[in-house]
Amino acid sequence: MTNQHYGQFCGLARAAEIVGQRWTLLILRDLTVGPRRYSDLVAGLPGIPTNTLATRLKELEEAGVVTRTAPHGTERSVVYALTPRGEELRPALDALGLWGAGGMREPREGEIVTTSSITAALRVAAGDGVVPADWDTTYNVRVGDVETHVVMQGGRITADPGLAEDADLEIMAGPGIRDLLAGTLTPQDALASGAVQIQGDPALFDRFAETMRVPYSAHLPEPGAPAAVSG
Amino acid sequence: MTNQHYGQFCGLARAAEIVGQRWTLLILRDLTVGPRRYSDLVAGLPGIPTNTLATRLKELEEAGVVTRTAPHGTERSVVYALTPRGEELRPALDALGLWGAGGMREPREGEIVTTSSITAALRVAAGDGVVPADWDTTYNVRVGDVETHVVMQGGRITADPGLAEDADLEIMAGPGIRDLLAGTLTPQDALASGAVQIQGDPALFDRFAETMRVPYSAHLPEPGAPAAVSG
DNA sequence: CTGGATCCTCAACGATACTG
DNA sequence: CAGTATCGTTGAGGATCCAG
Repeated sequence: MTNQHYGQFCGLARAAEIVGQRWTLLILRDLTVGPRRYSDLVAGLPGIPTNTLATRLKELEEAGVVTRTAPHGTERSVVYALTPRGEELRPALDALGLWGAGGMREPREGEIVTTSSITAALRVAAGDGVVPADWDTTYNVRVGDVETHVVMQGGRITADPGLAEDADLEIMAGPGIRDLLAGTLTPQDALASGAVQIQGDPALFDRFAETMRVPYSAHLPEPGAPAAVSG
Repeated sequence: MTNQHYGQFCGLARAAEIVGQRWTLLILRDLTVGPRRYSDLVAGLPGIPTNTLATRLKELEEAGVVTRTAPHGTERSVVYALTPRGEELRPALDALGLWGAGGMREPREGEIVTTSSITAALRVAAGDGVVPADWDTTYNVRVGDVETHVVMQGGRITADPGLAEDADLEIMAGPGIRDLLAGTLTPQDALASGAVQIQGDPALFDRFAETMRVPYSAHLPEPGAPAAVSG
């Protein structure tokens, strides 16, 4: 409850006191996808201790970043959501996520993807979210057993959890979809290698691959080769 | 040395494993200002335990974000600097710092400013760093006992630690300079109230205030008023 | 004097069990 | 469903000490 204070009158220090807490960035990521119940958050953050989640939510509420809405009437569940102040964090979360994604090659042993992580990644991959106004396409995207869908319509892209009923193209992939988003795997090679499977018009898949972009960092250290100069 | 792992193949999770460590964001902030010796970092981060700093620097080195350059020849000191991969963090650090700054009103009890925090803030305040090509002005900025300078020249703004010798305008202020950057304090009022003192052409001060911008958040919770809906 | 390493203490985190 | 309680473990905080 008593967050770390850095004792500096500095924007980054103030931000670090909130988002620098363990698990907080991932909690916020899940909430950027949409309002969530306590149990949704537990399910979407494998390994988080329940008391840590409770503490973080209280801290975020106290910081004015998150609202806690108790159920009333027929509702049954407490719902957590970002406040307007919390929404202002999106650009920072996107920038951080993009930076982190730039360093990702293969998943590490045991690493998983969650619905929120894929949805957030697809939103970031959509960039400014603007597409030609005459595009009207819905994609269902399955990565492992995670299900999301992307809609390009009215000049905008949106990504949300769950499948759409009226999808124009079904995309099924593993973590290799990351290479597609990075542009190092062409749509053709992705299909040919079996890294990605589709059901529907391949031209729509090309459009997907051209529109969604999460580049690799151009400056990754060789794994195992220390960047340090020792002497 | 063994960082927290979140077990998710997700950009934000990977980023959080690095920048989510305590003190790491502030270490990186100081390094964005320029290469630093170990003792510089200790001096610029009041309260950081020496072993924590040593551990963080090793982790950052291992992550390919920071280089450690041992002295050779006549040099006397180890120097830490951002790698190209570390430089890529700037947009994320800027976005986070801007968000945090949006929540700052008054300094809290005991909060200080450091040379790096002011320099970083001025760089963020400079936005894209572009100004009319015919501006050629050097400002010395003192906030408390912290000394920095800002140069507008060749269409660009730069901010660096220390004073310039040939400054066109001397600016002396306290933390109230924050209100000037937010635009809630006009240059005239800043001078009239004594919040800021200058030596030199007041028109140059107006230019400074118009060019440098770190806005307040429009969505701050009332201090002490919980954002929660309890029921 | 710089650049740490060591040691100890304590608060925070992690895992599990349990409750309104 | 949404947490709190308990307890073991880890990492941060603080002081001191040591090597080049």
